[in-house]
Amino acid sequence: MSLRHALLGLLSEGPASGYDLMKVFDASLANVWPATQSQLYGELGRLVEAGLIEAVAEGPRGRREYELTEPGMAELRRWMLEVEPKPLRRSDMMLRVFFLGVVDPAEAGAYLRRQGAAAAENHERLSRVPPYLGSPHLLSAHGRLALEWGLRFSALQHEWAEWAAREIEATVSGDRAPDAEPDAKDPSQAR
Amino acid sequence: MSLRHALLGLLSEGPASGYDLMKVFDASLANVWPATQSQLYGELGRLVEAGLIEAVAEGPRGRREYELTEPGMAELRRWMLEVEPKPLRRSDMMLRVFFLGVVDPAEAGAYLRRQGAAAAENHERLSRVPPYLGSPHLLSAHGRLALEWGLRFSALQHEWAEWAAREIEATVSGDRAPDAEPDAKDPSQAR
DNA sequence: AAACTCATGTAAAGTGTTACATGATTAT
DNA sequence: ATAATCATGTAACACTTTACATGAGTTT
Repeated sequence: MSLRHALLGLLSEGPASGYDLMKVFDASLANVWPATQSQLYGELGRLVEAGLIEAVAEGPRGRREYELTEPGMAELRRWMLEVEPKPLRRSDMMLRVFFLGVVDPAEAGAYLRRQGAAAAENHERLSRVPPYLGSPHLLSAHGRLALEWGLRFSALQHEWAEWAAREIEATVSGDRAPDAEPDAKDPSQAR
Repeated sequence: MSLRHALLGLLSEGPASGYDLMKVFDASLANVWPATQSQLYGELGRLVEAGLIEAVAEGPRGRREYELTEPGMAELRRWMLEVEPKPLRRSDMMLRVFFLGVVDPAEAGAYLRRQGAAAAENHERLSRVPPYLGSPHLLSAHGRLALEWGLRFSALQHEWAEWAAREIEATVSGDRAPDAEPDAKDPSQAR
């Protein structure tokens, strides 16, 4: 039910239409919680039924603006503070890592380096996002924190993939079994 | 369709029953691709229909052991090398970060520190996993790489959460706007 | 005998993705 | 006029989660 709360969160900054929300979604939240147009309009309907938002204006072409209601704001706060986020971690990419043994080591290494390069590109892309997207809205203020997370995460992915590729190459060259201990530069043991 | 390939991958190490697979799942893959029992048995049926696996033995109480077929192995390889993994990134926890402005700063800080503590615990838990779980199977050999990823990731989450909490506390104390530049220890700009 | 583990399955509800469909208004 | 953008919706399918159901063998 997180899409629901994502919408409540966006509406907490002010009234907006489904169309508006979709744009904001793509520009910011999509990085941590992708959603499609179908899903969004459907959920808006359900939120109205539940009394958590209200249509407050009609615009040009069937446009409807919604606003957060009191119960909607209460629900948003409750979700923020009382519902513990579940660490959903589903990664297509990491799943493949478990099965790297079914392809030959050269291909496995290539796979890892390809993922590393993709992470580096992602890091590049994020580093071009300006720190303040506009006026000091809630979204941009705290979005900064999320952006920093994205930067750290993509850097991690890049470094890990390069490390893993080296591990595999070391194994195949046969001159040593890869260390159970990660290498010296490895930050994972910090703290 | 990744559950399908997760099962093919597990069966590439040798025959197993649904029950066996479930246990291995929980012990390893669940960290990157959780699945339930219902899902697993359902998918096994579909894999048999598709000819990617075969039942090769019947055991005590309705137990059926499955084995990977040739086409199954081919499909697994194809998926590994030709299907680009999509970076699915859905985080309940990061979604909340965008809306930290709707609760008061003290609560926001507490939230972040709580998440940081959870990450630290997770790091602890992972660091107790022995590097080689058993004989040098494919899973344990490459699972090592996945484990290292988990260690780095949990360390990152911990550090980020602490950093973010400090940022929020700095904002509320009002003596400075939080830097657009992350602090000196921040590793996200490395490389 | 009771409790536990092994072992498989079904059903319903919720959530997410893809594709299609439609029409109004604005800009070129 | 044509194209682009605004704006909403439906339908079908795929996937995930939760709960329930059942029975065979094993251990205490």
